[in-house]
Amino acid sequence: MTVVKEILPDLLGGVFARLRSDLAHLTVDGLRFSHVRVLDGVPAEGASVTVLAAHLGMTKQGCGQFVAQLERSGHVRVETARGDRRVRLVRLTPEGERFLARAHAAIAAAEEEFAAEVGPRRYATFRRVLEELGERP
Amino acid sequence: MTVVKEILPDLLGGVFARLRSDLAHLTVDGLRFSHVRVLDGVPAEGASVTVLAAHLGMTKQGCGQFVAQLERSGHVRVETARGDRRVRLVRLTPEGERFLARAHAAIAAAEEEFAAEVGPRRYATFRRVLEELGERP
DNA sequence: TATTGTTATACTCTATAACTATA
DNA sequence: TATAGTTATAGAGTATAACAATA
Repeated sequence: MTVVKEILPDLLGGVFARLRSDLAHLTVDGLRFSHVRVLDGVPAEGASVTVLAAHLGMTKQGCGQFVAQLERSGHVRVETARGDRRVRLVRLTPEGERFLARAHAAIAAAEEEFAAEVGPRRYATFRRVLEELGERP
Repeated sequence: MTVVKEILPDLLGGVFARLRSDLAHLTVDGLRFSHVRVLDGVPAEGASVTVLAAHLGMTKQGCGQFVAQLERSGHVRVETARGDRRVRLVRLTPEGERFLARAHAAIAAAEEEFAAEVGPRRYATFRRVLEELGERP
């Protein structure tokens, strides 16, 4: 399996796949890689599904699906907002915070490995360019 | 829509999304972004579905699906190999080569824009790091 | 028996449309 | 009426399993 990789989309995909496999070990409790992103978007004060969805750049339908899964797995607590009974306020549970902390640590560890591999200076440039290219659109 | 992006997977996803939208205009004839990768993996001498799949890092079932679509759209020509009638040899048609050339040009244009945005030196480092990180796993 | 490529099936992720219940 | 969140549905992409044809 020689896998094509000269082309930019494949290069990005390659690093993403590597990161994904580096983080595979924390995919427990029915939580997958994609749940980290949603959990990471939940602010301490809580947020409605609609606001959370907009913040994450996904539809409220999709977001609601993740929230339902995360509620079932106990990583998020959902309650009806006082004042507006349509709104369901989403907050992290202690379990959710622990999971998120583990995820952040795993990502940080992967990034340290990356930095060691290509050199800290070059990795810093890499990461800054990544940020800058993402800001534009 | 404020979109979270501090975290590495999101940064990679952000650039990927940007590239995807930059390349959206060449998604014609029923061909999508993902087909470029498959077309790009087809060597001039042709390749069997199984070999192509391994080369691309996908299953032969998934690869066969793309090949069927690309054959229907006229971007790939498939013929039974002489000598082994199990093997279906996949080759680019002139139309496939034209499409691929357009895709490569579009990617190159996007990369030039990226380089202009963050500086050619920094972009070169970015790209090299991307390659090096992808080589390892 | 082994291999090529197929069909059948399922799961993740994303998206749109239509609905409900509140406001 | 408008908004929050739901259910229903579909399509892209990927994976495994079982199969037919050929070797």
